[in-house]
Order: sequence, then C-alpha cells, then structure tokens
Amino acid sequence: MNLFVSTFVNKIDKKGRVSLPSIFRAALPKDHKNEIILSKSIRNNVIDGLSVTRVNEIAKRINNLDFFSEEHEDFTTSIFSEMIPTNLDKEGRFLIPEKFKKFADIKDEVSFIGQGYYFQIVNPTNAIDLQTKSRTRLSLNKKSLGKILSGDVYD
Amino acid sequence: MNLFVSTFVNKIDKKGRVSLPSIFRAALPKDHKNEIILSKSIRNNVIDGLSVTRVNEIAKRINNLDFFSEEHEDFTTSIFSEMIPTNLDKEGRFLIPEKFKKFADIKDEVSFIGQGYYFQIVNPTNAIDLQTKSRTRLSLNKKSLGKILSGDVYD
DNA sequence: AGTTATCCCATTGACGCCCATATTTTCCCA
DNA sequence: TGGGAAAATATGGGCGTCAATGGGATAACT
Repeated sequence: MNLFVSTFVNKIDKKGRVSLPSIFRAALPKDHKNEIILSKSIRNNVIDGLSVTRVNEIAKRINNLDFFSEEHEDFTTSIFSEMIPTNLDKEGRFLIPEKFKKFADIKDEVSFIGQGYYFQIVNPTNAIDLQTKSRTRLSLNKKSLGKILSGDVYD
Repeated sequence: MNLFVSTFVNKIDKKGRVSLPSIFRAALPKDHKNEIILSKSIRNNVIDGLSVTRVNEIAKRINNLDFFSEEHEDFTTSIFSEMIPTNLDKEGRFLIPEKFKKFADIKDEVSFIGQGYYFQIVNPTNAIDLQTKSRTRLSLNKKSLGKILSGDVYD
C-alpha cells in the first residue's frame, strides 16, 4: 500500500527519537525511503509529515495559482518556509525539532495519523479529538460523504 | 468472479486469525492477493473489507477535493486514519484488531457478507438481521429496485 | 570540549511462515 | 446417479523474523 493509513502511537525515547511506523516507511517513495518533511499544519496544532514526492506535488499545485497574487505568496511563505526535512536512521527513527514539539504540544508520545497521501504527528490525546470532530463535521454533511464512498469507484 | 458475493461464516482461532473465504480471495486484484484493508462502516456497526484497488480509488476521489480545505482534511482523517491494512498469511487468514472486534461486537465467529466491490465482516447474528432489514427496506421501495435492474447491465 | 546526531547491538513481543490435521468440495467412474 | 478418491479449504499450533524500543559508542557540528 502506497498510502498512509491507520493510526499508531509510538514513544519518544530519551534522545528524542521516535520510530516512524513500519507501514508508513513502506509507503514512502522508493527513491526517498529515509527522508520525510515536517511542516506545521495550517489549520490545527499538528505536524504534517510529507514525502518528498508529496512536497513536489504541493509545489506544483501552488505554482498553478496566480503567480503575482497575494494568495500565492501567502502559500509559499506559510508552507515552504516552515518545512523541515528530516532523515530516518537505520532503524527508521527520526527527531522531532523542539519548536515543533511545542507547537503540537508533544512530550514523550505521539500519534501518527494516516491521511492518505500524507500523515500527521499529534499529541495522542488530541488525535482522538481530531478524529471525532472530523467525523461529526462530516456527518452534518452526509451528502458529500455518501457521494465519495457509495459510487462505483471502478468507473 | 471478481466481485465479492455470497455469505460465509468462519471461525476465529485462539490467535485471533480468521480465513478470508476462498472466493473472496479470488476476487482480490492480482497484484494485491494478500492484502485487505479493514475500515469501520459509516452506517452500521460492521467492518468494511476493501481491496487495495478500492482504497486507491477512494484516495483519488478525495485528492480531487479542494486541497487545503477543512472538508478535505475531514475526509482524510475520518477515512484513512481509521483504516487498518492487514496481510493474509499463506493460508489466507488475517487478524481482526481488538478495537474493531469491539466495534462490531465480534467474538469467535464472523460472517463475511459480499457487497459486490467490497465485503463486510459482521457478528453472525447481526448478519441475518442486516439482510432481512435491507430486504424489507427494498420491498417498500419496489420502484427504485426496478429502475436499477431494468437497464442494460452490460453498459 | 560539549552538544547533537548516527551507527551498532540487544531485548521483547507481535506477527508471519511453515507444517500438520480436519473438514469440505470437486470430480471421476462405476 | 451415487459413491468414493483426490484436491482444495478451513483450522490448529510451533517457531523464526521483524518492528518498536533502549542504550552504549562513534562521528559530526559549533
């Protein structure tokens, strides 16, 4: 599976290392198996985890916005300038920078939340909260959820 | 047959393993014969079983939504983060995670219910109940059933 | 030198692999 | 058409492997 799915809770050791869940490692692109890019999420106090491929994809999408617009620069500034590329060690672990830990209120444990083409790193308590809140918002909007899931996806 | 049809009841052994019915295994895509993805169903307390192909299709659909929107993230969170990919062993068995068992009220036996492009995993008692209820709802609505079935099904 | 990051090795527990048995289905032939 | 052999499927359990975690030692950075 080349998507980031499922949720995992892993520990941060004394040295600040944490294992990227094995199936997330497997979801990384073949040519960048030990690099991930961390970034502050726009909406919540969570860390987005991106593959190299994903970052390129985002760059493309932003590039399609009006070049000289304020919106364009807002995106480039808030997204690219805050990204931190990180390497995994031989065991698949990496370090979360201090300022990101503060931002996401992370101490000695994190939840990895699969988001399909990317994942998020969160305080485990917040994780559950985020999940239930998304579900609530969606069920207030049953129509669109149904549309996505119930159609014949093999069209 | 590359569709999931029919209903089967299989046992869960001491290790928590259960055989995916043989014809369901045959319905899995050739390049992902031993991976299925489990997910909580939106409507009932049942587990949905999906093929890798099916999940990728869903991912594509979601990826076409507005990239940085809240709606987009609500979808990815409530769908991908709650999915659990599972591998079949050489005998075609897999594990049902504890939290899913609780969710679907499953103990030592499950029903596999074919749903065409996917299948469901259910407490055997509920299975019969679900089937009779669907049938009842449909017969209250004969018209739409007719509409569906009368078209040229080989389009 | 002191701090920080990476490598290497060890431990534990969960899961996958392998082999064995039981049960069911298929199919071949009388 | 029935019955029985052969193949496929479902189930059971031992054991090796790998993922997550911990910690000492080496390397890089300032």
